[in-house]
Amino acid sequence: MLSLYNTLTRQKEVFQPIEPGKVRMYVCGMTVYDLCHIGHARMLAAFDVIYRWMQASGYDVTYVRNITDIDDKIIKRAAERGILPQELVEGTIADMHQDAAALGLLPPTFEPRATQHVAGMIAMIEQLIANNKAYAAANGDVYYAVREFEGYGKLSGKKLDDMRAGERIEVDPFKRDPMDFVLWKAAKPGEPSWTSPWGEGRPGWHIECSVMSCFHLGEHFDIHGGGEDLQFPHHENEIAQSEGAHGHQYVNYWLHNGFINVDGTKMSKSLGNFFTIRDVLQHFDGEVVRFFIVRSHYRSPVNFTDGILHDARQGLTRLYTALRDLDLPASAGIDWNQPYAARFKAAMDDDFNTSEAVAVLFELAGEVNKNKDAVLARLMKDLAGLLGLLQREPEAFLQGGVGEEAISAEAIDALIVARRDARAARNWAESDRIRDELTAKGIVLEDSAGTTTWRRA
RNA sequence: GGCGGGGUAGCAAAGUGGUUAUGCAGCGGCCUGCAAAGCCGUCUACGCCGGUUCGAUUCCGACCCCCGCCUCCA
Repeated sequence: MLSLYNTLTRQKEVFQPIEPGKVRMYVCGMTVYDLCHIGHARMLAAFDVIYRWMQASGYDVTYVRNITDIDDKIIKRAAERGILPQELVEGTIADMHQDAAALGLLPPTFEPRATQHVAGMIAMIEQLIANNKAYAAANGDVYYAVREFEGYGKLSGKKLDDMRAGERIEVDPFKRDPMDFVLWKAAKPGEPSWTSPWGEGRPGWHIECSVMSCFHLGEHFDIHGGGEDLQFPHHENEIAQSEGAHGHQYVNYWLHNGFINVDGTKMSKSLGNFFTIRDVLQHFDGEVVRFFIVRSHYRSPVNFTDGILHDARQGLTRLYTALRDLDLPASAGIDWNQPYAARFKAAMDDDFNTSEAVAVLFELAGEVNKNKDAVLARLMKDLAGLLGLLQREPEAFLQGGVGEEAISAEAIDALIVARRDARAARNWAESDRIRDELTAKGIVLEDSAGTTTWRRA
C-alpha cells in the first residue's frame, strides 16, 4: 500500500486514485531559456522514479510534464542573442531532451507547451472573470483577485494578511490587492503576442499549468508535483485558478522535491554557485548523476559538493561489479514475496524512500558477491531497473564513458597483453611498470582466474 | 514578522522506544608474485538541556544553530 507525503495536508497519506487502477500526474517542468542545472536534474529524476514506481505498482499512469516556452526570461534571452524566441526555445528543448536521455529519464506521456494552449488560457481567464475571480485592468493586463478566492494560501500555509507583498519589489498600481497576480499581460511592442478580448498580449505564467493539466488530465486529478519553491506562489495560484474556474477540488496530492544546495546555500546564478547537467556530465557518467540523486530521499535537502559524485560513482561501481561475469537468468518478473524484494517495496511504498531501496540493492550486491548467485543478481538488476539503474552491461559502465580521451580500450588491451607476457616470464618489475602506467591513466587492473580485466577508476 | 524543512559517526545518507541501516573513506586479516576486486573483522553516531519511561537518537517541552519560502526560480 503506497503512502505519500501530501504538501496540502502536511502529512503522509495512503494513496487512493480517483479512478481505480489509474494515476493522473502533472509535474511542472522547465522554462526553456537556458540549460538545465543539477537542481532540475533532481526534479526530473525524482518524478521519473515516482512515475516508474507507480507503473511498477500496476497503475496505468498518465504523466504530463509541461514546457514553458513563453515568458519574460525567454524574450529577454532571445533578444540578447539576437534570435527569435522560437529559435531559443527549440534549441533549449533539444538540449533538455539530451540531458534527460543522459539521466535515463522515461519520456512523459505528454509534454505540452504553453504556446500550444493559449486559446484554452483565454477561455479560462474569461471564465474567471465571469466568476468574479479576475478583472481586466486599465493597462491591458488581467489580474486574479486573490481576495475573492476563499482557499488562497491553503497549499503553502500562508495567510494573505501575513504576507509581505511589495516588501522587496514595487507593487503594480493596477492591482486591487498587492498579492493579485497576472493572468494576461498586455504585449509591449516587438514581443510575441496573441489576440485576446483584452487586446494583444500573452499569458501569465501560472495560467498555463491550470489549462494544460485540465486539457490532458481533467479538472480533477491525482498528483501534481514540482520543486519545493513552486509551492508558492505558482502552485497556490494554480489552485486559485483551477478551483476558481471550475468550482471544485483541483488536485488530491501535491508532491514537492527538495532542493540541491551548494555550500549550504541554494544554487543561484547571482551567487555563481551553479552547475548545469552538462558541466557535470563532463566529469561523471549520467547514471552516476542519477544514482547520486536517487540515493537521497526526494524531499531532503542535498548539498552538492566535489566529493558527493565521486562517492556515488564508487558506490555504483560496487553494484555493477557485483553483476559482472554472471549469466543472469531471463527475468520472470519480480516475486514481491522474496524478502529483499519485499523490503524494497516497503521502502518505495513509504513515500518513495529510494535511500532505503538503494540500501537493499547494496545488501543484495553483498549476497551476490558471496555466492555468485545469479538468481539474486537477476532480482537485484530488476529492482534497480525500477529506479532506472543498472540496466547497462557491467563492462559498458565500468569501462566506458568519461576518461576515454586519456587512453583507448585498444591501447589498454595491448598493454594488458604485454603485461601478461611479462607475468608469464615472472618479470614482476615489467609487469608492475605496465600496471603503474595504466594506473596513471586512470585504469585499474584486476587479475583473476588467469585473465586480467580492467575498469576506469 | 508569518510559514516550512533540517541538525545522525571522517564524509554521504536512511531509520527506529530496547536488537548491525547502507555506501564511501580508514584500520586489521584472508586471497594475490605484489596489487585490484571480493570476503571476514573493526573504529568513530544520533545539536544542547530538561521531562515521560524499566529503557530515548526515536515521544513531550524549552534552547542553540543551519537552510528554504513569503519576488522569478526545480
